[in-house]
Amino acid sequence: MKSSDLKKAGLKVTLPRMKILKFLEESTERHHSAESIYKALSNEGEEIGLATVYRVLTQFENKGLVERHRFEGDNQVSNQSVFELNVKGHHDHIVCVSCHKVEEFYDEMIEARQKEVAAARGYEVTGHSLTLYGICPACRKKKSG
Amino acid sequence: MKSSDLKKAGLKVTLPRMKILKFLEESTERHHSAESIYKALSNEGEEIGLATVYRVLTQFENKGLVERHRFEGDNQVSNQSVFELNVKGHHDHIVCVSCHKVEEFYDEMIEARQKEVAAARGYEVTGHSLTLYGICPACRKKKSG
DNA sequence: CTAGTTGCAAAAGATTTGCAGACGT
DNA sequence: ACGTCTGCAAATCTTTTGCAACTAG
Repeated sequence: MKSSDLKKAGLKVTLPRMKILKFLEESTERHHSAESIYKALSNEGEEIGLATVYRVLTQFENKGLVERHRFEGDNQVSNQSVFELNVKGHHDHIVCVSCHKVEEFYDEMIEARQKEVAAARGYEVTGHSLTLYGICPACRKKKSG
Repeated sequence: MKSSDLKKAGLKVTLPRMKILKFLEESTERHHSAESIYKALSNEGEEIGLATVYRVLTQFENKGLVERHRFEGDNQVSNQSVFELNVKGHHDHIVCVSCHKVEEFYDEMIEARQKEVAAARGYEVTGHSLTLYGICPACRKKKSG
């Protein structure tokens, strides 16, 4: 992602915005809460306020640069939103309820079927969110082992 | 729903719990926020605190009597959880981004495909949440009319 | 220059919790 | 009577906002 992307989105190219974008791109994890981004940047010595992180992420979301998700825990609701860079096309998520790892997937059949379901009820679809919750292979091994 | 259901769930049959259950059953709308339940009961002259409504709903959720959902608005995240009585079997939701009406649906093909997707990645599924967002027939008419 | 941005602190909104009194069994 | 539950107020957590200072173009 380059500074031109920010300009294109109608946002000034500022240090905090660049740092946040850079972090989202270079992190191995694709999903981060505002707070985890804030802390990570703080640890790198960046002086970026938490409020700015929220503001920037919200702006990015509105410009379509990032997506916001509200995942749930096992039965417990996690209160923090998580954000991911919107580089790939649309996809859904599988969240491990044990280690909270997030995987992505895309399934043409499910996508198509969703459209049919909505159309059958006369809805004009604007979006959808599908999240599977389960125990990932690694955690299953841990439990049984 | 009868008081025996509360007992069965290991909860004392108290006035607030009964009132809240009764409200959820008798309302034409199936989805309510804690606050809307609180206000509705207040209007009926019930002296039930908001904290109690939250506590009771959380207990009900843990006992499987109700389900909690976190829907999003158009692009905006709605901060309030909504609760619904868990009488029917599993189902997913279509939310109108314009009038916020909630419809339910169940699609065997989507359900099956989700299991396959998870299985293919070695996950043991514990749950899932699928919500479609769109504009309902009534709102579409309003816009075009 | 000047409109858009930032940091801080304070505010706001949703939900939870401590505690003393009230209630169900 | 006893343990559970409730109401209130205060606390907590996440996110937003006001405002004065700063900065990119």
